[in-house]
Amino acid sequence: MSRKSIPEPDARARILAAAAEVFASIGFAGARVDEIAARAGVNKAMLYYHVGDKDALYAAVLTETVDRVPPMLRKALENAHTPAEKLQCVLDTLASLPESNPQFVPIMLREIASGGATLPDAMVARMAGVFQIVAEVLDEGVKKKAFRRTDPLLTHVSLVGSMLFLVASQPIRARVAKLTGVNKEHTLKDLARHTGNLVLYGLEKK
Amino acid sequence: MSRKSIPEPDARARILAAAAEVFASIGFAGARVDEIAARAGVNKAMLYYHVGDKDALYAAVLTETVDRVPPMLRKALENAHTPAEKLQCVLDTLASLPESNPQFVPIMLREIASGGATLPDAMVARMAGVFQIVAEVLDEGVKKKAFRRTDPLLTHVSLVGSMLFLVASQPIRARVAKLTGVNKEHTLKDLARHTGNLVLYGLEKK
DNA sequence: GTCTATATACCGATAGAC
DNA sequence: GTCTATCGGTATATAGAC
Repeated sequence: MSRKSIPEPDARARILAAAAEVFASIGFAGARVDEIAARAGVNKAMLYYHVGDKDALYAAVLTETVDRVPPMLRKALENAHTPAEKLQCVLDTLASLPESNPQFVPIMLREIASGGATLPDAMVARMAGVFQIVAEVLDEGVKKKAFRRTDPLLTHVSLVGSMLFLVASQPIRARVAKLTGVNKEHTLKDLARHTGNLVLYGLEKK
Repeated sequence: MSRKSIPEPDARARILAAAAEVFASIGFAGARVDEIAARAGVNKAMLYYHVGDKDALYAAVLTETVDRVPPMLRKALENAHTPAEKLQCVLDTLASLPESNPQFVPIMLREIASGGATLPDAMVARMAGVFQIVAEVLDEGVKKKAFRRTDPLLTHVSLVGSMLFLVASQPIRARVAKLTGVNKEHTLKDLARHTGNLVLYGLEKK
């Protein structure tokens, strides 16, 4: 009951998808509206007609990108039971983001890099929603005496930062590995498992 | 014996400093050469005369930024002895970067976000230099039976990613904290100590 | 709803006088 | 070495025909 006629596999959705790609690969300032329209297969004027100006376009992409995460986390956590499993589950879900939502990682990294200077409060609240889920996992672990008590916000940022960095650094890591001779391939699951082992058990040898 | 006359507290240095600021705050694409020149207090034409075009300017900033890190790490590590101390020392040094080199963190985050697409091999080699130092610390820890053996490159990226994320997310973290009621201030040292505890001893309660 | 054509502004880079 | 003036290209955004 929304769009009256004209099938068109939703022009707006195609525009947002194309915009996410371009914003992810070159950032807001570098993105050109012309290219986004071209990639979406729509006329530039139609882009402005459907979504609005470049700022509105970016805001829409950001909202859609962030909002997709909490449901994924909730869904994945249904199948995890012990605190350690739940923690690993959070990491696995973060590691899987590039598959379902390839733009999430670069967009978030850039947003963090800019200190969220242009981030409206509503968007910060959406990010806080992700934190709440992780905080619940950590808190439950502490209550069940499985985890030490740590600052939940700092630990959350450590986990997310570690995962996003591992995922995004893949191309550079491959080049560093080639230079230092220590070449090794890693799947996204490997990255999540590495982080899980590191953060759960620590480097210290017992 | 380089510049013959004209005192000028080195125009080139002032230009690079201003460029680092601007690139850090809005990224390469968003940076305007006019603003960099204005901030450096030099005429735009002089900027081109001294440094070259925008690409050369960015390359110079990147080189200077990355090259400053390994000597800092080496120097700091002189006063650390046990593997655990050395690890903490690396984290403390990373955490101190915003004080000595405020542009390092945002510039690196943006570079990682773009997958180092435009990064020349020489720059990747410089980054690998930082990795080498951390790898030595980890390897020595394993040899002295203080650390478990982990993939050194992944662990290095986890450490750096965690620290850079914690540092860069400070403004957003403050807003999230305000929203969720759990407000707490953290110094840069706190962030390094948090990461050290997390990565050395793990979340698991013993 | 769709598209062409264009207004308007900005930005990187240089020519050329001093 | 320094600065003004400006060129040429490109970007966002919209007007207006269909």
